[in-house]
Amino acid sequence: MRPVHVYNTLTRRKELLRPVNPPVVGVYTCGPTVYDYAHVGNLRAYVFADTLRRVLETAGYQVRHVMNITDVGHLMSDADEGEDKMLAGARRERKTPLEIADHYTRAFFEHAQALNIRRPTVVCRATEHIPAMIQMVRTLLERGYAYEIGDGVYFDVSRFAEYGRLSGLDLEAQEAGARVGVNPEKRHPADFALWRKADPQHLMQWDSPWGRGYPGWHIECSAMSMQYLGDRIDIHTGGADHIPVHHENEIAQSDAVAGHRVVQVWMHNEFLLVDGGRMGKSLGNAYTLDDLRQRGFHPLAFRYFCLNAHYRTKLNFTWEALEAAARALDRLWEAVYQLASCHRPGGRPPAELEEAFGEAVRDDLGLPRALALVWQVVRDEPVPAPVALDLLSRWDEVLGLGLDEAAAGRLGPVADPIPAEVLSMVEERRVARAARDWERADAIRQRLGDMGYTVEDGPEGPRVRRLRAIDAGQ
RNA sequence: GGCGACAUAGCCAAGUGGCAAGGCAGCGGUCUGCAAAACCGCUAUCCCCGGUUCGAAUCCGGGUGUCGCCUCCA
Repeated sequence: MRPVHVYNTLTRRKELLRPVNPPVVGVYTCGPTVYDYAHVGNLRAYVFADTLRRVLETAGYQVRHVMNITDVGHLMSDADEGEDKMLAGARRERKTPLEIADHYTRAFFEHAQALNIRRPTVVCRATEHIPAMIQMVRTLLERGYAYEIGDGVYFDVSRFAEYGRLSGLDLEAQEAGARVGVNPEKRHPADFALWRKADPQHLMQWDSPWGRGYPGWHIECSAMSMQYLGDRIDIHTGGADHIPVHHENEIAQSDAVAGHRVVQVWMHNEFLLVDGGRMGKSLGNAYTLDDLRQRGFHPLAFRYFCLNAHYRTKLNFTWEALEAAARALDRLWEAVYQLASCHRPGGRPPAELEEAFGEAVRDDLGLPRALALVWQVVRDEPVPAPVALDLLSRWDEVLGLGLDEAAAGRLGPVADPIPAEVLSMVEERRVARAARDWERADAIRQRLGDMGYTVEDGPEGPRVRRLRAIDAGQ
């Protein structure tokens, strides 16, 4: 196992990863709330978690990756207010919550797969772990960390001294400036729901010692992460927005039950901005993978786009930037394909190159630096083709950019089927060129260009290809 | 108002004390009927003002600007 350093939000420092049970590394990733399609901001978070897993695996670790599917309890506001998102989704589409959850869960994994995101070792649904959550709430009550009031059971943040450490919040200061809590029975505005009592019409409810109801959103992650990874978890990942509320609450619940720190390292990816500003469903710029596909982008172009920036910096999504990523990836695929068709004798890859790649990715996931090395191998470095191909193939275990597929001609410019109409135009143009009818040949090329295709006249005749990577599945 | 970030070329961005990665776009060249692709080459007073240092994009102070979270949302 090679040493891996990661940035820990809790200590605000880069740390050497020391798993509790090497070579196993337990990683818990906050998964989607399946009430709608994931947008590109969500997807960045999962690409990040996936690259973390891949880096750990190539470093020699055995990763036990657990991801939750939230299908109940996540209210419209993180402050325990509003409607349950699942119910809102169900009402919107006039379906049952279960149908909604199934549909969007399937869509989520389809999109994840298209992005070459490896499926977690364990995928767990909140609604299938209600008893574990109830047990946890019961323990918290028994130990005096929680109290019951009219509409549910709440965690008492005043009982947990470390509350606020992850986000650097000062509870006292918070209280002074806090807006008035909606629920006057709560002892402290930051107290959060562990269990909520439901009225009889509520669609999702379960029996509990506190009457019929449903779990608070945060408890599912504490219950499931500890069920599958034990009470000492190596890494927990999520988006930066979860630091102040969700993860703070998770720490409070889990640590209170375990009696010690449960999660060793907290890793958070920064937000994706759109056109330099916030992305939001209400702003109409919360694009989904299908939106990208409809604009002609291959899903892996988005993965490349994410890899090109460090996960802890804000990434500005613009169509122009995605276009740049798509072109770069397409050229990479083409270059790999060309390398694969060379049969010059090989050799050993320069050790420095290989070492540089490993060091980059094991240093808090330095994927942008790793990508720069990829281009060095492809372009500048005088590495023999078979060596370069071998190197890129192994590096792609981390990158996940489909380079083996590209080498085999199943991705990239050569892979996409060319419409018969286009092929016949190319043939028509070939004849025109043979007759030295340049005017006609150029006119045809112009029309092909308008259709999204380009023709290259090489020694072996014309070659036609589409202008950029598109999703062949569309 | 509270908290937290960031400011590097036209665009997306690496780089946390020692001559400024990479990609996209652009320009020049080789090649081409002309192109394209490919290859070669070119393109940055690192927001401003002070300070620390032999040396700062990198550290410290001040300023300006932008953004995020606190409400949808990873």
